[in-house]
Formats: sequence, structure tokens, C-alpha cells
Amino acid sequence: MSEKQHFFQKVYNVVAQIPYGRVTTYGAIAEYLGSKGSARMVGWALNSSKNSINALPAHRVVNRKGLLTGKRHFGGNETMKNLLESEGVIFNDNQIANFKELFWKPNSLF
DNA sequence: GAGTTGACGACTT
DNA sequence: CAAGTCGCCAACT
Repeated sequence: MSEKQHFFQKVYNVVAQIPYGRVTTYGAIAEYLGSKGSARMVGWALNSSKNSINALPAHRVVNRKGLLTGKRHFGGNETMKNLLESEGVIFNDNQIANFKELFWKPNSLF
């Protein structure tokens, strides 16, 4: 297992740790991994995860604005938004209204 | 093997 | 304040 895979593995690990009703951002995860600017890799990791047997709560990962940019990868419908709303997340159109409150940072106690 | 894309983010104009 | 550009690194064509 190379260190690159560690990057992906870490993403899986962090995303899996996101508490119910909480959300995080790609950048926060990337930063936690030590590659602050590689938020795209986090997205790639999730993209790979959907192809894997991993059942990651990727719907809890949004961009820094709290926008569901990845909803199109959930089948193109509002599955992502629906799931989050199910967890008590308040939405304003496609943006999380109380994003700041729900923001969960890796390395944070949960 | 080289170029393009991508679930982002921060900086610059 | 809004839009454009660059950087990040791996995967896909």
C-alpha cells in the first residue's frame, strides 16, 4: 500500500467519521490530510468510493460554501439534499442554511 | 506517452 | 463585488 493510497484511505476514514446530521468540506479533509490545496483529490476519492464497496456518507461532504456540488454524482436527482434533510440539515435552495453550525472538522472530537 | 478532466479552494484582476 | 486564473494530484481518453 503506497502513501498515495493512504491519502484516499484517510479520506474514507474521515468521511466515515462524520457524525449524523453533520457536514464537512472537501478542503477541510484535504487540509487534514496535509494537502491543503488538493480538495479535488477528496472528490476523486469519493468518486472512487462510489465504485467500491464502501458505503461512505458522501452526502455529508459539501464544498466550502455548503453547496451540494456533488449532487449530480448521486444519480442526478436531489438524493443528496434529501438525505441531509433527513438528518435535520436545513437547506436554503441547494445551500445549507446553518452550514457553519453543522460544519464538522476532522480531528475534532466526536 | 501526452493532454484533458474533475464531487475544490484561494488568489488575482 | 463578480469573474477569471492558477494550483493541487490522480484518473481517464
